[in-house]
Amino acid sequence: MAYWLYKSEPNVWSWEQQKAKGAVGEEWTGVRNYLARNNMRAMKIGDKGFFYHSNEGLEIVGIVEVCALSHPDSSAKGDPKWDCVDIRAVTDMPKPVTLKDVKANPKFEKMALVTSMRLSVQPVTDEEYFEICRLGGLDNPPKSPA
DNA sequence: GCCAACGTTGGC
DNA sequence: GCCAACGTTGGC
Repeated sequence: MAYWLYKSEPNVWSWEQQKAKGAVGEEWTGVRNYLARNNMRAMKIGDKGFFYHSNEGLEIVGIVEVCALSHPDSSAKGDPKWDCVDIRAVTDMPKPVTLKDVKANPKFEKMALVTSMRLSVQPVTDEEYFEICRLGGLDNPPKSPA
């Protein structure tokens, strides 16, 4: 099982826009960082992840899942270095979990959101995933495939 | 708008 | 292959 976290600036691509794409989902284009790309290459269909608003909001606002495996990033103009997955919205976070909440909780001190602040696609551990879902008011969090 | 963190680039 | 310069990200 693997869980992830995707950062997006809401004035560029917001959770509302992501939800509007429905089950079709959308390519997570524009990642130009090797670590983040490698994370996407490691993803499997159905892997769940958090959708985080950076710059404005600074909170985890929903849960998405991978609906297409890593493929060439269509925004990379044929540059084979850059790949991305497609993701679709699964559910809102009933109570968005803020960066402040995460930083204030010792359970999350090792979380990439705290330690690797600038990484735009991050791994999330099972423990972190379920704890954040709990704080966010999600009683039955969707799980990644085993 | 500022600035710290950090990844990338390029000269040597 | 090292490392300084530079650009970008993102919290504040």
